[in-house]
Amino acid sequence: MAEPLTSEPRYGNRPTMKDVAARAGVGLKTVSRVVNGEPGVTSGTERRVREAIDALGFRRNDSARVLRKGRTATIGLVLEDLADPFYGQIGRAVEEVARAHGTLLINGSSARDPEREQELALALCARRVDGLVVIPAGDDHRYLEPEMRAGVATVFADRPAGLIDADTVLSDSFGGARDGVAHLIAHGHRRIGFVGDRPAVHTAAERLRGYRAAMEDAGLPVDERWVAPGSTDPERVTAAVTAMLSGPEPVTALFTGNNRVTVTAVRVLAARTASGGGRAPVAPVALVGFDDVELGDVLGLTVIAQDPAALGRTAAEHLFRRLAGTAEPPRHVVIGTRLLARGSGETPPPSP
Amino acid sequence: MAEPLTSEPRYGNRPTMKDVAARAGVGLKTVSRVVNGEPGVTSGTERRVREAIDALGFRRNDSARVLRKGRTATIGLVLEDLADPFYGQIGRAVEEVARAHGTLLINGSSARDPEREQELALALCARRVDGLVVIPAGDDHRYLEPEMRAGVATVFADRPAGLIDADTVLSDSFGGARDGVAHLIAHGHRRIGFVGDRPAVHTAAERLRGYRAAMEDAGLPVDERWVAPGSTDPERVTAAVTAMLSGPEPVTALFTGNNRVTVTAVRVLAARTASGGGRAPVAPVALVGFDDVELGDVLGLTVIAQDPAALGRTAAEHLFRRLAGTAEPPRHVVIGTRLLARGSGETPPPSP
DNA sequence: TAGGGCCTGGACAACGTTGTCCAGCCGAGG
DNA sequence: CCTCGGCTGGACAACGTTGTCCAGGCCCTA
Repeated sequence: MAEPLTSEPRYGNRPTMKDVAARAGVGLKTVSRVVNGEPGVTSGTERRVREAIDALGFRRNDSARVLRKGRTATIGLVLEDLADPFYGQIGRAVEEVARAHGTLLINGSSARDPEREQELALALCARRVDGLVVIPAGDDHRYLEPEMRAGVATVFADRPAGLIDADTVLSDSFGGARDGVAHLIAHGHRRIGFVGDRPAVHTAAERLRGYRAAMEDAGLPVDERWVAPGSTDPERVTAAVTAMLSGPEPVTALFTGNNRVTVTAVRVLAARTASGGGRAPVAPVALVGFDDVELGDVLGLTVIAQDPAALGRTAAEHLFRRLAGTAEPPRHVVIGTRLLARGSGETPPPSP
Repeated sequence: MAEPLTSEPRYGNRPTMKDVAARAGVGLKTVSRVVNGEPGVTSGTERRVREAIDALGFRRNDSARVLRKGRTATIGLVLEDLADPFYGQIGRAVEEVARAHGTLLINGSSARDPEREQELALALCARRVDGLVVIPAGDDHRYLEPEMRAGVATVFADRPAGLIDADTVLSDSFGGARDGVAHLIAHGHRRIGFVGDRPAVHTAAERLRGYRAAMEDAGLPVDERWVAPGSTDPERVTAAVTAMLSGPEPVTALFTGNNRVTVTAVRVLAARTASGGGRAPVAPVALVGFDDVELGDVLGLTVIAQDPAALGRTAAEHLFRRLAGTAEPPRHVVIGTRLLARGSGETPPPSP
């Protein structure tokens, strides 16, 4: 980050309590009393102070207040990408809880970059946020230990903290993925592909584990060509899906590991169906995706739906419990997922 | 908001520069020099200071720094709903620009409530944000005048400021809507319905105006039963769409005024097509929506796409230009829209 | 060796607010 | 009329940092 602070513009010379006091002809502390609604000011004096405030356009400087009081009434949220609806919903839920506690929210996107996550989290600590909700990008959060010891309440959401023991709120990635794949198996599929995020991402690894568990539970072998963890880059996903669908023994169903992968896979399948219209009809491929996506209902997309609002709300509520002074040991909450059967996951495999 | 600040926990007694100085056996200002990378400290002294910093887990208190420096290196963003992908994208774009300027972003959702917008914006001003990007919920922003005079740079995005003259960055709602409706007319439609947001919302009014302009340009009459501005509540939208599609002379095409209305309309049309399968086939209804939606390409949805990232980026860049001291009169930027023809808008009307 | 300049380090005030404490004033009771 | 108590208002320090200014020591040169 560039050096951001220059010392010149002094807030454009905003009036201070001292200015208000001078104009109203009272003492500094009297103005403070009026502004904060403290008792001990006669109504006449209060009126004069209020007039001076309005005349000068005074607004209390919360920075100074915070410095004096020791609490900022601000919490920080480090998420992955504000523009991703999934994280947007988490952010919104955190915000609502914060608002209910009279607290502001500073947030920033890590853009999946561990270094940027750290830079952001520490910048928030330097602002002395009272607490922090972190959606990890990296897998080593020891850098936060000094801050947490110093009193910054911290809750990790969506993914676990790395190398430290801390409060976490997660979705049931393993169970959700296992249920989704089992659903496909129940509808007759035996060759099922898995396209997911990088295995370094905890949730991605868990979902892959769920996939393998479901296959194993059903006694089905897993051909490693069916398993494609990697980036969520559309090109990578397109290539992976295309590869699985070609060859002598293509998969008959796909399980996609998160919303971005699902969106790309849907595009690939849609294009395939459309282009196949001219020649031999393409066998439809079943699809179950982790995460719901907008209009998934209209598209008939079967998904394992997380509850991002619950994720954010739970994390924030736990944060405020910590801020209120709870000293219980770190808590690990898991939020269940729901399978929404809407068509794409119930397509049977083509008869051989 | 509840009274948020209590004075007890004093940041959990974090070490200050004074503590570091004592431990390192140097003066306070020397620590400051090291922390800020200022010259004038021998390498030996610097090493001792750094050791003390690490040992104590010191982190500079930016609140105090800000108080001294007069600039917070923070900007505020008041938007409508963090969980709405459209605003999420704007937020993300603002964040990227802020980041490039070494600035943090505090944001909050107004939830379309003018009072909440004001409360939020003024809270941000009390935090002494250097600047403010506001996506208006209300239509009277005179409450911000004292703040702006006092030096808070302010840019309005997506909707214009109410009753004050200020920088704005808007999408071309009128032109976009006119183009969208003209597109439907060009494909043979004459009875076209408009379902939009409340007319008190500036963009909604503009889009309705665009609809009327396109109809008038084509010499087509507008039956007022085809025009349904109102809330974006799904039930309201469902009822409006259903009403337009029934009766002796139903509309053959729909223009929907924003992403939420579009999503609901798509659901209604999809349900209609599905249920009609058993009986007489339902005539397909053409649809053009304002705003793109995720997977709109797969659904074959013709839309007037805004560029939310450009909206946010432009607003933020202009904000930083103001912060750098530009004194030009308020600027009003309009960002163009693009018609994405993907199928739903090119369906011809049923032959009579 | 003496003088001058530079380099290093520290004392002090200030940013705008709030908490503590005390002074002055008023009315009531002796 | 005096005293005591309560109420109002203000002076002062402190929060943690940075900017200003100055003192002392060192090295270099004459």
